[in-house]
Amino acid sequence: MVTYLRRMDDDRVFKALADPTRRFLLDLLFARDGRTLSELESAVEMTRYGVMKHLRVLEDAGLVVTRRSGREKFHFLNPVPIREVHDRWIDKYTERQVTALMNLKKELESDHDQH
Amino acid sequence: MVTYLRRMDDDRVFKALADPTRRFLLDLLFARDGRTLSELESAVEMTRYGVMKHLRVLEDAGLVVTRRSGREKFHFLNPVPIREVHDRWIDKYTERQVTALMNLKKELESDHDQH
DNA sequence: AAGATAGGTGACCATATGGTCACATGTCAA
DNA sequence: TTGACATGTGACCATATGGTCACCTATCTT
Repeated sequence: MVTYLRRMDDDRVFKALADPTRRFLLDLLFARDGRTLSELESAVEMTRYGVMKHLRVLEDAGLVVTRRSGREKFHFLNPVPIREVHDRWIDKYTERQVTALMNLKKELESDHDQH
Repeated sequence: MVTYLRRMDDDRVFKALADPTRRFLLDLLFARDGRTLSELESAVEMTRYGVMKHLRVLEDAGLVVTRRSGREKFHFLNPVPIREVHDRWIDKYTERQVTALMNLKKELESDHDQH
């Protein structure tokens, strides 16, 4: 349907990052890796089930990887997807920042048309 | 409620980037600035109203700025919010040991390449 | 003035999303 | 082996989101 959606992985990563709770969970794991679900649950005002769903989304996006040991499941941060999205999507917007901004200011200030 | 949501602007930017159509619109504006709604509409398989809603979201997030001239409205890309999100959020995840991690990932995924 | 063009608004609908609960499985510790 | 602990599943609900439509205003052209 949407032919311009070429990278489903990108979409999963962007959608995973769209929720503030999930970004906060990533922040927690960034501060310290290898936390269990229970530990993460205690850091958020939300039931265990909500946290589970969020962790599932993060895991599907590849942003979090897990390791099971006994009855516990440890969660680790995986920055690779963010890095990849950054490299092939965000970089191009930030690299020409200065030039684009200067052009934009010129556009807004003068009534010069671009055509 | 969510005390860890300190930056509403971040949230708006992330949510704006979460939709593939909106990312495509940004790509269009990245390729060439100053397009009208009608021009953007013709590039997407969607009615004008859907495009309007998406542009509104992008504008609220600060990712797109507009200039009205007569009956036309021109849309310009503003990379500053992406730059800010990148600087204060993505950088910390990517700068750490990403290179080593990516190498490790490649080693794990294709150990036949190694020895 | 009349018609075409560009854009805007509010209602509306289907689906996606965030979150909870009852219940269930597997694991550790005494 | 009993009970507490850690995690998992499916149903369920309220709201957010993506998208369309009828209708509307403003501007340009002839």
